[in-house]
Amino acid sequence: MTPEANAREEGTPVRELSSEEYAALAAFRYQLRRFLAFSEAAAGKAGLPPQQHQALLALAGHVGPEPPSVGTLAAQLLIAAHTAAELASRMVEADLLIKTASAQDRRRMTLVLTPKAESVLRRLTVAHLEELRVLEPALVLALGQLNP
Amino acid sequence: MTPEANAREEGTPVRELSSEEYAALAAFRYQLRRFLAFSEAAAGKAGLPPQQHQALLALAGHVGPEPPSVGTLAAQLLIAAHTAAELASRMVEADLLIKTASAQDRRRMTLVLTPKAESVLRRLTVAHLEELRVLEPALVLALGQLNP
DNA sequence: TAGATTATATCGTAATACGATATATATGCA
DNA sequence: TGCATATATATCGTATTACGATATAATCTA
Repeated sequence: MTPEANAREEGTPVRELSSEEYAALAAFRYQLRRFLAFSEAAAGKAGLPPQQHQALLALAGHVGPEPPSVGTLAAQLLIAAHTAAELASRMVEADLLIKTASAQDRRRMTLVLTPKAESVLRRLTVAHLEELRVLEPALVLALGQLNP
Repeated sequence: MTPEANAREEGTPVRELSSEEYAALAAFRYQLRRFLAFSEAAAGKAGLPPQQHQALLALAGHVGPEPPSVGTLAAQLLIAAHTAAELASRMVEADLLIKTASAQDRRRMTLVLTPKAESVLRRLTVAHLEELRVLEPALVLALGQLNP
C-alpha cells in the first residue's frame, strides 16, 4: 500500500474547505512557530540546542515518586528511547546532567540536573513565561478561530 | 562574548521558580508536542515530510493581493530565504508545486499547488481541524496554568 | 547607467532523529 | 531454581534538512 493510500482510503469524499479555514489553521501554525522560534533562539543564546533545553524542562517539571530516567525523557519528549539515551549522553558530556544507575533497578539511569543546568534553565524559564504572557492572546485567538 | 553571557548578564539575579512553574511550562510544551507529533505522523502517512505539509498549508492559507512566492514561504515558515528555495525545489520535484517566474518581477517565483497537493492538503487539514477540536481544551488549560 | 538592493539558487557542512541491533538487568512461570 | 521473555539503555550507520557562504539575475535608485 502506498503511503498516500494510507491517509484515508482513496476515493473517500473529503469535504471542501474554504480558504478561510486554511487561513485560520495556517495562522495558528504561524503563532506556534513564532513561539517555537523564540524558544529556540533563547536556548541558542543560552548555549543550548533546543532539544537539550526541552530535556531540562521536562526533567525539572517532572512530577512523581520516581526520579526521572532516560525512559521518562523519551516519554515526555515523544522520542524513541534510544534517541533519549543519545540526548542524555550529549547532555552529560555538556555538564548538564548527572546520570546514575538507579539502586532499585540497575537498568534504569536516573537523571539529575547539574548546577549549571539549573541556572541556565531558570533564566530560560523566566524568559519563556514572560514571552508567553505576550504571545498567549494571539495563540488563544488563533485557536478560537479554528472551529467556529 | 560567550553565548551564555548573552542570555542575560552574568550575575543578574533571576527569581527562583517553584517546581509548579516548571511543571506548568513543561506541561504546556508537552501538549504542544502532542499536537506536533500528531501533525507529523499525519503528514508522514500522507507521504509528506512535515515541513512540506507546513509549506502547503502556508501557501493555501496565504491571503493578500500578490500570489505567494518563495519569499512568502520563508516569511511564513520563519526560515531563511535560501532554505525556502530549497524546500520549494524539493516540492516541485515531488509534484506538489508549480513554480513560475512572476510577470511583474521576474526575480520572484510564484508558487501554486498542484492538484495532488490540493487533495493531500485538504485531507490533512480536515484531520487537523478534527484533532484540534479534541486537543484544544488541554492546550488552553495548560496555557492558563502558566501565569496564574 | 553604475552601484546598491532584493529574490532566488547552489553547495558543502553539521546536527540529530531514526532503524537495526546489542547488552544488561529484571520478571514470570514451569 | 532456572530459563524464556520483557524492559531499559546504548551504539552505530544513515538520511534528512536547515544553515552559512556564496553566486546570479533582476530591479531600483541616485
